[in-house]
Amino acid sequence: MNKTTPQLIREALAAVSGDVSFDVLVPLDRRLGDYSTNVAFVLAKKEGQKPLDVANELKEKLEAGELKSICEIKSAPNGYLNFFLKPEFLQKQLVEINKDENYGAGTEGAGQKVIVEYSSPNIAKPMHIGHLRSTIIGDALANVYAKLGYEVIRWNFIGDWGTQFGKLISAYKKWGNAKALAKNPIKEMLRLYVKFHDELKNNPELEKEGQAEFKKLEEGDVENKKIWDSFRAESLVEFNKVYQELNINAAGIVKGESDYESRLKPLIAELEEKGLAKESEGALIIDLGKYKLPPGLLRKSDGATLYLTRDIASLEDRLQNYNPAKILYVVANQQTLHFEQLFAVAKELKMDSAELVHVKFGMVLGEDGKKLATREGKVVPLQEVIDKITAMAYDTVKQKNSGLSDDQAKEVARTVGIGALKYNDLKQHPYSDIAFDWKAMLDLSGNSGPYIQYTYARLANILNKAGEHGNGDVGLLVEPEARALMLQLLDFPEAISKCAELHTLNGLALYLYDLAHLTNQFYERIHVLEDENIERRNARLLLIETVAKTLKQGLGILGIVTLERI
RNA sequence: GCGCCCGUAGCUCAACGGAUAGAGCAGCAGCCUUCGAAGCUGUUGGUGAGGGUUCGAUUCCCCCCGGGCGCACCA
Repeated sequence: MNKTTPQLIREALAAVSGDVSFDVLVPLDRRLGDYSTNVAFVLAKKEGQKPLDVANELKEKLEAGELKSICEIKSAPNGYLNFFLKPEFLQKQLVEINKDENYGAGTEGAGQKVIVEYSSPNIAKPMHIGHLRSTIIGDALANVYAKLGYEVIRWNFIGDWGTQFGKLISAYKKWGNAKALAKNPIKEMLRLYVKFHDELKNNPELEKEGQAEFKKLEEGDVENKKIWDSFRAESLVEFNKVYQELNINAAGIVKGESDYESRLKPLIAELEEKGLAKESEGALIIDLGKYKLPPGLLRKSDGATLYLTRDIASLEDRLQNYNPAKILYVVANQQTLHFEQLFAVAKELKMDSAELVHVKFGMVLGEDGKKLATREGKVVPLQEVIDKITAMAYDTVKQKNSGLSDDQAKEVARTVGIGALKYNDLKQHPYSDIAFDWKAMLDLSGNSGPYIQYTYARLANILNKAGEHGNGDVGLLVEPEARALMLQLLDFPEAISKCAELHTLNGLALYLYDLAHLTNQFYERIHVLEDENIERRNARLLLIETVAKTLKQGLGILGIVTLERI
């Protein structure tokens, strides 16, 4: 597929309307036309003419061109131009789409690199629910960019450095148990983390001890380094387990903040030399007043470095060694200021070869609308979330589909549960906080991941029963339900590129839901297998096959797996 | 106090500055002798308040109210 249908229409419009610097071309409104535009209205206003006159004028010009063979054009009194695609065109497109094994792929990213930073867990604590959104959104976003032809570098920036590790080391020295650590590292680390914060309430001195231990670690203390090494190694093993369960693409660059440790001193020296960094209240800061931001902290008064410093070093590494056109930081809302500061510093340092974007998202809330993320002494480990959703899905699967063996049911439950979890997140606009409504997520009906997976399974079932089939006679695809499906298929590429443009996934999620819904409407009324007209039956199979492939592709981009039987 | 984000149906969420603000859930009323009822159909119901810009505002600007997050040694 070279050009999408909306593109064809846009270009034809641009050719006849002259100035199309306004971006009002071809919004969709299926109630009134397959595609429609208000270009005539805008032009009329500019030139002081009547919208309908301009619309008719445009219509005539368009009808002289190639668009005429694709669609009927109608003008509305208010100046809207509506386009109705011809059945033959839709049918031809269907055949094309079916042949295209990589339908929806774009070329806009060709030759460009993009770094997508996501997940970025912290080894001092188990991966918790707060990392879930970054992981899910980032993974899907990376998929989107890959689909558009970008060379995608997935970047997991492990939080493995900072005062908190001093605290953990301090806790380990006081209350640690080497055996427990060897046996269940995450559990032991969590115990120490919680214990430390409990004790901290009664003994504020611990704060300083933790800072001191980190300082020692930073200065290369052998014992501390050894403890830290084992914490880090064990954590990474655990993270990978979670990625595997969540079906997250974890291949890519895994670097910790600690990897930039050696770079920090020279970096700070350079900043001081350039006169950008200065002492203030014993700490080293960079003034960002001209960006209307509070100063960024580069070094604490005790000499230890900070997150911002390490992120600057990492940015430098990314720009110099990977040369990306774009870097996306998929990190929670709370860190907005941090990234504003980081991006400002990048400007100051002329580190501007890549477009830097903070892809932010809201918190995960519980059913009560309250924060569900890490709290003092109380964390919701991600593993617990996965286990719970999987268990719930298992009950449902057993109840809905008794034909599955226990092993099959477990596998289905895992796929459906994770799918529900991911879809629940991705269907929403990332900025808002999302509510973790367990029941709604697994209701398996309505706008949910399982709904789409179920739709796919239904189609797969038909296709499996039908076996081999040719294209049939696509001219026989004349029902409104078939037409609606063919039309929806045309919009898949745009749904994907929109995601990249906006750095959100909810558009694609909604697109897939719509496609699934249209599919179910088709399924409800048109019975494919029993059709005695073989040409028509085969054409319908072609349609179903194309829809199934598109559903699978789309869900795949969202990181959701499809199954032939669920 | 300052900065950023968010207020849309009973609930959870959509909506490039455009036509009659859309879905799902819940509620109500229907559809299984036909490819999987985890489905389909119908129905009730809404832009926090007030100004402004515009032919047109959920969207942009101002102000107020309500909620969240952040604001120097955490990440």
